[in-house]
Amino acid sequence: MIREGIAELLKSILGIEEIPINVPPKREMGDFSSAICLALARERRRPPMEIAKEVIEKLKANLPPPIQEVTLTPPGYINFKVDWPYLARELISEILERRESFGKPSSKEEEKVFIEHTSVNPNKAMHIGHLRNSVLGDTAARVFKWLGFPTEVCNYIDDTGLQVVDVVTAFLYLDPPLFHAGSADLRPIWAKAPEDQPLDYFCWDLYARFENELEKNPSLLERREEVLHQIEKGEHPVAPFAKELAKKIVQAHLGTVGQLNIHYDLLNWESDIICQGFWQETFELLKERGALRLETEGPNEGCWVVPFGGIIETSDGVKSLDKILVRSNGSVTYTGKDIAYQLWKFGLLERDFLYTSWDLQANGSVLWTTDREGEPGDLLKRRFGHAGRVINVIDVRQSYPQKVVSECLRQMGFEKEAERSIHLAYEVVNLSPSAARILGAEEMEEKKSIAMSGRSGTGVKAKDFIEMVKKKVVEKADHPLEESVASALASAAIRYYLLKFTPESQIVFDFDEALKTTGDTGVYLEYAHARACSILRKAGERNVDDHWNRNCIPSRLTETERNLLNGLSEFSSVVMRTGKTLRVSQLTEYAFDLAASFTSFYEHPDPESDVQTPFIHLQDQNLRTFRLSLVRAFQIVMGNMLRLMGMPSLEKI
RNA sequence: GGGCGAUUAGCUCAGUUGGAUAGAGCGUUGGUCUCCGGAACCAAAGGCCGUGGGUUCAACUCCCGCAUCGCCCA
Repeated sequence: MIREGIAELLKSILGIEEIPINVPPKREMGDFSSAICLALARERRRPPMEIAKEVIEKLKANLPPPIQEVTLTPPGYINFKVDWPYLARELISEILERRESFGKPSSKEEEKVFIEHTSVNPNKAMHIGHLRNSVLGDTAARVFKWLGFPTEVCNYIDDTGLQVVDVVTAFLYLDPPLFHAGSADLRPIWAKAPEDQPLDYFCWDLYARFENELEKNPSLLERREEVLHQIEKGEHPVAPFAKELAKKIVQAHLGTVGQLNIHYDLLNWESDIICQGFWQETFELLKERGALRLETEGPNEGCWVVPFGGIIETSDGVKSLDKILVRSNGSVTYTGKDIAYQLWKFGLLERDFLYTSWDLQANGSVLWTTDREGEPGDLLKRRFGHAGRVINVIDVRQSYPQKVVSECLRQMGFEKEAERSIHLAYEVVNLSPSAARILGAEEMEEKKSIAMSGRSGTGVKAKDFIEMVKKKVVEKADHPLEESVASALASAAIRYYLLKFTPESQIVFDFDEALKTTGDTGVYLEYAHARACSILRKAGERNVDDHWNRNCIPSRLTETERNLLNGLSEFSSVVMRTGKTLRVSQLTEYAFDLAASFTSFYEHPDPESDVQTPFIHLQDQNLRTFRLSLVRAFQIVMGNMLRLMGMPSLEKI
């Protein structure tokens, strides 16, 4: 807000695009500064001091309100002093007036943003790595909505993948009673899942056991092959069983992420992509646009490929860098299907899914799902896809395939769409050696981190983690907590923990670290917010007059007041920056700073003085009103911040 | 072998895209509380920003080499 104002000012004077604004090392120098004249010296072939002097003259001629003074320090820094009382008056007025929409751009964006996240194989319980994906995607979606973009969030369900096939095979053939071909009654099969255990948990173990068994028992491999074909061909009763199982697991996943306040607009089923013939249309389109080539010789003979690097000679022989979309046996690769799906997201396919409603979610919105027996979108007055920008939240191991997808779009002539295909890549969550030990993983030799593995069943299940954090929060409280409060705190703590890392940072999960409730955590934010609410509540109870008026501002503000105001003023630009960079850690960083500024203001409103008077006890009515208004302003902005990060905002803990 | 990413305080991590004296949290040491919520606050100690070059008035930030770790593609 202030920074942008200064930057704009300098832009108009100097006629440059980007102007970075900094904070001087000493307060006496000013509140903000710019080194732009130093950067300009070479280009304009003039000493920086000279340029700066000129700029300052122009600035002084017409100094805009929040700026009180501009000064110059060698070798060419321009320093700005803020008129804090003025800023306080304007900023607090605006916050109190706009409340929930303070800092939100008033203009609406046209471009539809389509975000895919979560996309967990529907064959077992989610673990903390999946949670990172969901929290990242959900937060990004919240940021785009806030910025005024029409936003659609989908969760892709790979119900025909090998992982589902494995669990289905395990259900049918791992333990007695075994499934008999020709039998239509699957009740004995379903009965293998115990009543007293969640199905996704049961499948977690079942899957691990199956993978283990598969290595020793080749007959299971044949069984799996059978099941795979039955599912692909939609044969009764195995195919419907697989679908039913996947649906139940998806429901469990939705319950899990629901605990962290995560919701979607649409579930996209892989089986529906196949059934609607997206690939056939894509295949034709690729050929038509000349992006695809049928190889008649070389290592890829008989395959349809997208030409990338051509043929290379390596020490292992002749290799091809081209990407195969259709193998010589006619089967389509994952990348092929991904391209079709990406084209659909942009509305570049003629074909569409059929849809039906899945459920009403806790946030009040309807969750839709693709469904081969559903209805076309226009009948439902819904238009899914047709995005202007597509963000795929997928871990970093998929970077190459994701790049191939956007490159293929480019080669098909969809330049703009290729440009607007964004892979939001994040590093995986691994386990610290001590965490792995707690989970009973076999002793790993001297590794810094251990990958979670569905195959071996080592990993921290999301729901377990949520429960652990809840328990920890209750334990650490100095008074009994209501269930809903404990859940809210746990949710905030977990989201914060997963958001505060930069995406390229690998999270090495450690129980001690992840279960922290002090310092740089989501709990700290909730506590600061609740404290602000509590102060305001108490002021109300004791009939303290804190009615805002523009004349209550003191002529000089204390350091902690200024810091808090400065923090409040940065809110909107932080969100905007996050929308541009997709680095959600900027949100947590800002939120923590803001909460710390508030706490510091609360503890030491008069840092120069030996005594600190509680706001509601202040005799000076203007000062009391000012400080309580500042508390309210903080409470509003922090509330907005929490909502943006998908955290509940508690009024009382 | 090729590509991508990482390397910052004892530990876990930020660092607003090149600016003045590199910041948090945890841990350690010492301090603060009769009062609005102590899961708090204040202070101290703790750094060759992996390493070697280069570009620049100015490099944690940009370029090149190397080392280590992780991941993709073969």
